[in-house]
Amino acid sequence: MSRQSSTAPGSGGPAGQRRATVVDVARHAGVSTATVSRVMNRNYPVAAATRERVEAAMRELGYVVNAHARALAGVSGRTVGIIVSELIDPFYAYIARGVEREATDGDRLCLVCCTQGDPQRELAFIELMHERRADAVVLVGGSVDDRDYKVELARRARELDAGGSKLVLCGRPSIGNGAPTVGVEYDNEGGAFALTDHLITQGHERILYLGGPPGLSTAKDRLAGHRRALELRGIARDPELEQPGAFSRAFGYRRMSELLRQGPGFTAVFAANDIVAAGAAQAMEEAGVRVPQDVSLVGYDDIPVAQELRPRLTTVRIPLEEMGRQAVRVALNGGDEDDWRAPTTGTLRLGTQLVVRDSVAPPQRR
Amino acid sequence: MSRQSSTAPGSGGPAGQRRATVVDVARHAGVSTATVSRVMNRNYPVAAATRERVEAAMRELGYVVNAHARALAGVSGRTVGIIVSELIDPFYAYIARGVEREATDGDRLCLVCCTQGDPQRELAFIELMHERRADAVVLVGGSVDDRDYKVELARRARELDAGGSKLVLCGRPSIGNGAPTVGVEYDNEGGAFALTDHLITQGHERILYLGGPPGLSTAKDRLAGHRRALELRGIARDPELEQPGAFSRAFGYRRMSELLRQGPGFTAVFAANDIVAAGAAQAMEEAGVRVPQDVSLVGYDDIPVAQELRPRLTTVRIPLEEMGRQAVRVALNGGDEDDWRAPTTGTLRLGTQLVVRDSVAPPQRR
DNA sequence: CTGAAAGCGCTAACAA
DNA sequence: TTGTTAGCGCTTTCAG
Repeated sequence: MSRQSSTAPGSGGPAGQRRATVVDVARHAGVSTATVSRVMNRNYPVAAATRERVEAAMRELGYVVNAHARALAGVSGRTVGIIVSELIDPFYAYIARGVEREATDGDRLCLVCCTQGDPQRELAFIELMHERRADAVVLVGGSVDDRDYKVELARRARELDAGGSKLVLCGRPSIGNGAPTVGVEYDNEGGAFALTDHLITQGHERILYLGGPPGLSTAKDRLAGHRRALELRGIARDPELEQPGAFSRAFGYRRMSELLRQGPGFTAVFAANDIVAAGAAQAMEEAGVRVPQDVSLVGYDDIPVAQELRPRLTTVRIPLEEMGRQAVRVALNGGDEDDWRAPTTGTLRLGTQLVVRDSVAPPQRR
Repeated sequence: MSRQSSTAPGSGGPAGQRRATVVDVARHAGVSTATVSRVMNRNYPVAAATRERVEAAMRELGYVVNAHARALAGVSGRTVGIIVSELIDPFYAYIARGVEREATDGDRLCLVCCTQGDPQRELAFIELMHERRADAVVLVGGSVDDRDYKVELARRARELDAGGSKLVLCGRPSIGNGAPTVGVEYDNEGGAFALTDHLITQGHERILYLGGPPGLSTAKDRLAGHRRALELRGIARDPELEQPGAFSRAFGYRRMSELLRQGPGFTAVFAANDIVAAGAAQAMEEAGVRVPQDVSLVGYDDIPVAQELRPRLTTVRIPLEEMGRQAVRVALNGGDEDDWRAPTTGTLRLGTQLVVRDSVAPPQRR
């Protein structure tokens, strides 16, 4: 033994042990480092006997290749980054799952960050992922429409692109300025339109729109779809019936409670997402307002809670997991190889689907 | 060709542009690479004027430091790995959130993988994270009690430890063999005991235990707690009343439906987790069995769905997020610095808490 | 306060 | 089939 005096490598001594390197393995097996590299990467012919000796050496030394060194030497880091606002929110979790699965299928690992809704953190995380040379960085969920923010974002997109990576906008509008991004969207406005149209078809005209941060693209599109449906049917818009707010259960509960207390001027509620709907449902329950007999209720997203609520919630399904998968596909095809004719800056658009359950009924006749 | 001739860096041309490096920045600013490094790391005095010139150069060149090179040069990669079975399962999602937040607070990024319950993938992911030199690898949730698997796991733990990283067992028993791991557990058995005891106190004696893969440590501990409570109260165990199975809503629904069809021989149900409880609740609803008047129901975990069910579910709360946070703390204190006297191989144990809601009532008198 | 130079561990020509 | 060697981009002594 030539290095380290005592304790065999891998013996679990105090932290900071020098790890075995290719050089150690090579020496131990009596070959060159190139050969070691070759047996690891199985991308070059190596005599069976040699291979075995090398593998034995690796095992004995507890050798684990250093991904940093490998990446530095020119091999892709095989990493994709994903940035969401909250991991425990099913909307994001399902998209994250899609990203993770697609990444794994492509033999990559996933770097995950939560912004908790803070655009500044988002920018910082993009930077961090770029430093790690992620093959793609997926930005998930609605975004704010801030001028400076978009400029910063565009800069990051350009830097990433210059290095051969891609910024992927998943479920949010593209930032103009010819920023080199790719995107995966879903028909958010259309889903909202379908929902309100469904309500109107059932006879509702006084529809409360509840929740959704007015600054968030996701919420804006939903409200837009709602309004368009109203308009198309010739129903006048009543500002009192538009109550934007957080995408949270607490908001749905609180605002709905207030509204109910001052006498409801509506026969149906369009909650900006299922979580808000859950809160609203509880408020109605406590106020003795029956769904759907007294008031109809719809949500958006079709996350699992929609099926637990009673009555089961009518809502709009988004192909969440599929969006996540496509996000990494579109990024990896567009940026790296050009085997496929891929629209390097294309935006994929997936459909949404109205899911009718039990929370809507015609308005009560008076 | 050695350089790439045209197109300024950051111009967003076709992928594969050569990125700016410290050398480029140094040249551009008329300083040495050492100086560039110094201004980046702000860990060494640099003249204000010089600093500004360097920063300007970095900005103009769209320079983004290469984390791989940095890591290779001896700086920590600032990464923690987390391996869960499913990201969309709230049990895991909350723990993951804790890990992510603690990592972020410590200025680290999170590598996330989903095993989908496959131990082989788990081992493979540990390896990949080790290759990336993660500061810690957190293994979340129950594990199977397989001999070979544990041997493999122990080996990984040793390799990781030899390199100064730590394998963290979060919510699962330690693997013996003196494997150098750290752990964070919760009082799983105790929570189950409390639940069953609560049921017994209400007068129940025929309690159905439903769900939980019999091979999974998590499930085993819960069943053990349940049995202990029964025993303590002198209630005979009836094998018919132990119905293990998947940790899934579908299982809870299906098995409960079957059991109800053949006439329930129980007055209460202990679902191995809240998800199973949700399925069971639906089965009872469809069979016209009222909760809690006809049959009482309890779950485990206290994930959000517990509050959406009607009646609200009595269950056991686990400090999920806190476990995640502690997981990275315990790993990072034990392995790296020895400022604190940290039990390098310690296992932290957190408490659980009975949460009484509306799904339990005394059994119906006959 | 700044520069020169020696690696960190691995891969990929290029030789043999 | 195998070995030699030149980097990849950054940090960090050690000298100015």
